[in-house]
Amino acid sequence: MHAISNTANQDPASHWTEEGGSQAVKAQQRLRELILAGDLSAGTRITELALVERLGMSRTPIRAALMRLGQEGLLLALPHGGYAVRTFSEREVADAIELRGTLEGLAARLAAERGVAPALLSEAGACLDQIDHILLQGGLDDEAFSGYVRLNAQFHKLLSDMADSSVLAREIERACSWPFASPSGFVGVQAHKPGARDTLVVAQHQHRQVLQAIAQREAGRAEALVREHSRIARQHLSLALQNPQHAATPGVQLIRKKG
Amino acid sequence: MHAISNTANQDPASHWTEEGGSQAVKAQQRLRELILAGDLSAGTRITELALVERLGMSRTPIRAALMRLGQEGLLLALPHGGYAVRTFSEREVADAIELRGTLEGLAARLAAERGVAPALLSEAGACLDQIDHILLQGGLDDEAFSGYVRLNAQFHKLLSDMADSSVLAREIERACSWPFASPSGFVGVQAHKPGARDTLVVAQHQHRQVLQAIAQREAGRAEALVREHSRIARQHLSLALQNPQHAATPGVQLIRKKG
DNA sequence: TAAAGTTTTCTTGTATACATTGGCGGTTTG
DNA sequence: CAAACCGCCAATGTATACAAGAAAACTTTA
Repeated sequence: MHAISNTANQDPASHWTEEGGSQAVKAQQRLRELILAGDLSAGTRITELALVERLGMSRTPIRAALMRLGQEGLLLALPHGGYAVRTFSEREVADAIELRGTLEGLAARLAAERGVAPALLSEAGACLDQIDHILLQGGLDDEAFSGYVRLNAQFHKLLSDMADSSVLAREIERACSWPFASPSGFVGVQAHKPGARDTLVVAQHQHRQVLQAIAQREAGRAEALVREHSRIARQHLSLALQNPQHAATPGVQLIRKKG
Repeated sequence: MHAISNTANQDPASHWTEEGGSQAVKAQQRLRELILAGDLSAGTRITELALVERLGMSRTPIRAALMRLGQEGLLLALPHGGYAVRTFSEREVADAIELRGTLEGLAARLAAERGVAPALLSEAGACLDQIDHILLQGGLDDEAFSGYVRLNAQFHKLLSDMADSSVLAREIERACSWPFASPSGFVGVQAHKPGARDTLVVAQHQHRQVLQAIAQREAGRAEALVREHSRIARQHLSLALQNPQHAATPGVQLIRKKG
C-alpha cells in the first residue's frame, strides 16, 4: 500500500493512530470502538473501574475519554455522575442527518458567496473524477465500495474546507461524530442490493452540481443542493432500519425503533 | 492529617456559592468569568498550577474545566498540551453568528413543519407581549433594557424548544456558548444610543413574524425570517467593533481587529 | 409480611505523588 | 563569536490514595 500523495490527510485523528498517542487518546478510541461494536450494553451504567481492567490503564485517562465522549453525545451523562451508553430514536438520527445537511449547506453557501481558491476547486474536481472512475465499473465489489466511501468522505471534507471557516468546520466535524450521521454513514447498507450503483450515481450527480454551483458563485443553489443531497443519508437510514441485518454500519444497534 | 492549608473560601464575592455545585463546575464558572473579564491575558499559556493557587482547588477539577472550555471553543488547545485563552477574528465571530442563525432557522423550519403544541405557542406569544410592554415605554432605562435581554433570550429558548429536537437544541445551546454569538450578545452595545429602541422594535417585529409563520406552518418563511433576524446581531457586532468603549459585553476584548 | 431504617459497599469526586516530555539557558567547542 | 550540545526545569500526563455520597441490601420492627 503506497502512500497516497494527493490527499493531505490532516484530520486530527490521523497522527494519533500512527503513533500510539497518549493514553487518554487511546482510551477514547478504544472506548468508541467498544460502544460502536456493541460490546457495552446500552443503557447500563459504565463504571470507570470496569474500564480500568478492560483497557489496562488508570482512571485518569479513562475519565478524560468518558468526558469527551459524553460531550460528543455518544455517552449519556447520568444525573448523579457517571455515564451510560446512549441510544438514539429514529427521529434523533434523522435530526442529526438534517443538522449535518444544514451545516454543510451553510458551508456550500459561504463557499459560493466568498469564492474558493482555484486549487481547492480543482482538488474537489479531481476527487469527483476518481469517484466517476469507480462508478464506471459496472459491478461494485467491496474494494470499489470502500473506495467510494473514502472519496465521498474526502469530498465532503473539501466542501467543509471551501467555506474557509474554522468555526463551521468544527461544527461539521462534530455533527459527523455520530457515525450514522456522517456523509458515508449508511452507505454500506445497500452495498449488495440491486440498485446500489444507481444511488451512488445520483449522489455523484449531486456532487457535480454542488461543485458547479459553488464555482459559479450560485450560493442559494449550492445550499439547496447540499441539503437535498443529505436526504440520501435519510433514505439509507430508512433502509437500514428495515433491514438491520444488512446494515454493517457500526452503531446501528444503538438506534431504537420507537421512542 | 495532610497539611491542607487554605481550603477556606477565599472569595469575597461568592454570590454563586448559593448553589455550591461540584468543584469542577465551580472551576468552569469562575474560569469562564476570568476569561470573559479579561483577567487572563489572551494568547499566553494557562498553567494549571497558577489556577490552583488562584481558584484554591486541586488540579483535577481544574483540568476538567480546562478540557470543557477547550471543547467549548473559549480556550485553544496548544499543540503539545496545555491551553491558552483564544482570540477571535471578526470573521470568526460573524461566522458564529451566522451559524447560530442557521441553526435557529432550522429549528423554526422544523417547528413549522412538525407543528407546535398550542401551549408552547401561547407561551411564546406571552413572552412577546411582555417585550411589547417594555417597548411601549418611550425611554429605555437600564432596567427595561435588561428586561428585554432576559425576555429575548427566553423567546429564543422557546424557539429552540418548538423544534422538539434534543440534538438541535444541544447544538443551538453550544452555538450560544460564545457570549458574542448568543441572541442577546451585543444588544447592550447601543443601549445609550439614540436609535436604540428602534432596533429593538424591528427585532420584535421579526419575532412576531417568526411566531406567526410557525403557527401558520409556513416553514420556509419561518426559516428565512429567523436567518434574517440573526443579521441584527451582526449589525451589533459592527457597532461594537467601531465603538469598543461602549461595548459593555463581556469578552469583547477577545475579538482582534485583524486576522 | 411489608415497610422503614440502618449499614455496607460500590462508585465517583478530589487531592496529590510520580513520570515524562518539551523548552530554555548555560556551557563548551570549533 | 557563533553554534551546537548537554543538562536542568517546568508543565502536563498518569497513577493512585482518600473522601464523600448514593444505591442496594439486610435487618428489625410493627
